[in-house]
Formats: sequence, C-alpha cells, structure tokens
Amino acid sequence: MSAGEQRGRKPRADVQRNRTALLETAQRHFLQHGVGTSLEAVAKEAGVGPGTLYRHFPTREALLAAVLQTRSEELVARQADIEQLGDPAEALEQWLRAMEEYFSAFSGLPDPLMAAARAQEPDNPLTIPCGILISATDQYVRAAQLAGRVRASVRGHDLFLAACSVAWIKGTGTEEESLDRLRTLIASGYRERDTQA
Amino acid sequence: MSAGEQRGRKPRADVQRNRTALLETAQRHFLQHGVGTSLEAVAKEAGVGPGTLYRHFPTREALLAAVLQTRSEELVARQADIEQLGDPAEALEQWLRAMEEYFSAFSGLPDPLMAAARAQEPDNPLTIPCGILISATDQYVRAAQLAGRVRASVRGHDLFLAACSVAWIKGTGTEEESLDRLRTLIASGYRERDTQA
DNA sequence: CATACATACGGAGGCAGCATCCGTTTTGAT
DNA sequence: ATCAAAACGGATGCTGCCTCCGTATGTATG
Repeated sequence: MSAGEQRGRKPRADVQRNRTALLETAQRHFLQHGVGTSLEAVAKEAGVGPGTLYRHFPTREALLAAVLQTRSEELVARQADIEQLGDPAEALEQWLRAMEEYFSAFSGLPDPLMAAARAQEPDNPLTIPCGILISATDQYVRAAQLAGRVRASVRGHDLFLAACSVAWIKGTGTEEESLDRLRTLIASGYRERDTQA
Repeated sequence: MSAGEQRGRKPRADVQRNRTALLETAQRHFLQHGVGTSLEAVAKEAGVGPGTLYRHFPTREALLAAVLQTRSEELVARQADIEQLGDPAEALEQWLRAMEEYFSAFSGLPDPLMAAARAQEPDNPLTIPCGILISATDQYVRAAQLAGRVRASVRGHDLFLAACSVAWIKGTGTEEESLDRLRTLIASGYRERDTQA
C-alpha cells in the first residue's frame, strides 16, 4: 500500500503522456466552447484517436471531472486565504464568490454539476466534488451563524444552490451588472437583519 | 389590414392541419423529453416529413415559441386572478410562482429563454415573450414597493432572473424541499424588512 | 368535370458527433 | 533479440440536424 508500490509491471510511458495531452487540450476546448464541445475534436487536436480518449475517460463527465480536479486545487488554495480573515461573514461571502467562479469556469458546467449534486448515480465522477463543496459551504455558514451574521434558517446547501444559479446565469451571457444585482438580492436573503440595539 | 382579409388565394387546408398536429406532438415531446427532444421524432410522430416541420418552424426556438404561446395564455389568465388580490406583496409572490411554473414547463427551457432575454438577436422568436414578462414583473414590483412591502433597490428584472434560476434548478431534478428553501431565501432578499414600530 | 397553377409535402442525402470494437503497434520485461 | 501485455487509433454504425427538389395535393378557372 506504500506510495512507490508498483505491482506487476511499470506503467507505460505513453499512457501518462496521452492523458496529460488530453487533459490540457480538453481544458482549452471546454474554455473556448463550453462543456458541450466535440470530444472528437479534442482527441484529434491532442493527437490521439477517439478510442484512446474514451479509454482514458469513458464519459464526458469523467473527462470533465478530471479537468476540474486541477481547478479545484485553486479552490482549496483560496480556502486557505479565506480562513485568514477573521470575519466569518466576509469569509462566507468570499467562499461563495470562489465557488461561483469555479462553477462558471466553462459555459454549461452548472448543468452536469447539478445533475451530480442530485447524486442518484454514485458512479458519477462529479458527485464527490459536489458533496465536498456543499459541506464546506455548510461550515462557513455555521461559523457566520455563530457570529450572528447569517440567519439561522439558512443551510449550506441553500447557498450552494444559489451559487450554482448565479454561475448558470453568468454562463448564459447576462451582463455583469445584472449578476451583481442578483448577488446582492441573495445576500440580503441570507444575511441576518441588523440586530438593532 | 382587417382580420378577414384574404389576399390572392385561400390558404390550403393541409397547412393548418399539419401545423396543429406538429404543435400538439411537439408539446408532448417537449414535456416528456425536454426542449432537446429529437425534431425528427416529432415530425415522424406528427405524420409529416422533416421538411414540413422545418418549413413551418425554421428553428427549434421557433417551434418552442409557438408551443409556448399556448401556455402563455394560461399565464395571462392567471394574471387576472392575481390582480383580484388586494395585497400587492401577495400578488408579486403569486406572479413569481406563475412565471416559475411557466419556465419549468419543459426540462431545459430556461436556457433558451435566458438566451432570448439577453436579446442580442431580435429575430429570436422567444425574445418578445421574455420582454413582456420582464416588464410585467416590474409592474408587480413597483406596486409592492409603493405599499412598502418590497425593498426599493429591487427591480423587476432581478426577480425575473431569480424566477428563471429557480426554474432551472427545478429542471435539474432537485427535490421540492430544497427548492422551497431557495424560494424562501430569495423572498427574504427582496422583501422589505419589517418596519418595526 | 377537367385543367392549370400555386403551394406545400416528404424523403433522400450530406454532414457532424458519439461511442465501440478489434487488428496493429508500442512498450517494458526477460 | 524476443515476447507478451498493454495501449493505440481509425474504421464503423448509429442518431440527429437541416436542405433541396421532384412530386403530390389542394384551389381556382373554363
């Protein structure tokens, strides 16, 4: 079970090479054409046949999940920054923004993400990441609630949905101003009313 | 320009027949398989060739818009009911629910709807309906604001987006309970804080 | 009723993308 | 140098989109 364990044979070199090439190309295509981009095109540009792509990543979701893994590291990095903040309300706000950006990395991403969040299919490779994000959000929410900055009825899952929504709308090409207005609306929804003295 | 004007020749009978058959079949398929349903299948089941379908409705959006027209009549009917209510806050709430149901009639509907709401392409047949809905929402918002029940900073367009979002999430198969929580969150966002005496 | 004309029909066909299967090549081990 | 496992990749079949044009259908006229 040790890290360096190599059972049987050393893995072939081209495997890792192709995998990397596919991931890089896929990321570019997802960025440019959204999650619905042609997988054939990705394979061709990565210099491999369709078969190779499908062997590495049996479904579009699998490829997507693998590409997202890279990006999710950025998200974790942000978490470190966020936890520096003393203010739990501020922390929650920033976390929501971070998630939103993560969700809107590629156009059309929120749809498969939501499908995974529903999580009926446990073999969906996007399911696990979603679960992590939801419980992370819940942490931030609880902290802010303890500080009396967020209404008691709010749950992490609610704000996860809200962040997804905003990301979805963003992906439809709505202007940034409208988005900001929506964010403000949502913030007014979860923030505790000022406890007037 | 009068209604009964018939220039040249009387229109052929099969035209109207096919159009109706297509609309009915399309509605069924949209309901069962979402807006992405196969148009070929619709044509076949309606008993016409693909060419006929595309002549009547050149794009998927055109077909969608035509089908939606029927449903939008229900929406207008609801407006009458809603305006019976004395309470403008209640009226707004009901209107939002009505829109939400309208948006989630077919799975996947919110996407083309939002694309139309952006309204860069004025020939998109969904654009006009969207504009109407937005300004209608604005009416309800203003009324509620005059009664001091909705925060002054809120605009109709914001709540239009919110309703779209909820409809979108609904379409992804999220449980009704989560949806209700989200609706509550949004409502807390736009409602005026209780003016404590 | 017969004819002529306009109009609409419908399916064949070209194209793109998905996903699979299997003969061939590459690679690591001996 | 040789072998066998492992991976490759492209040919293949399928579905759906959308267009084009020869043909059928329905409407007006003698």
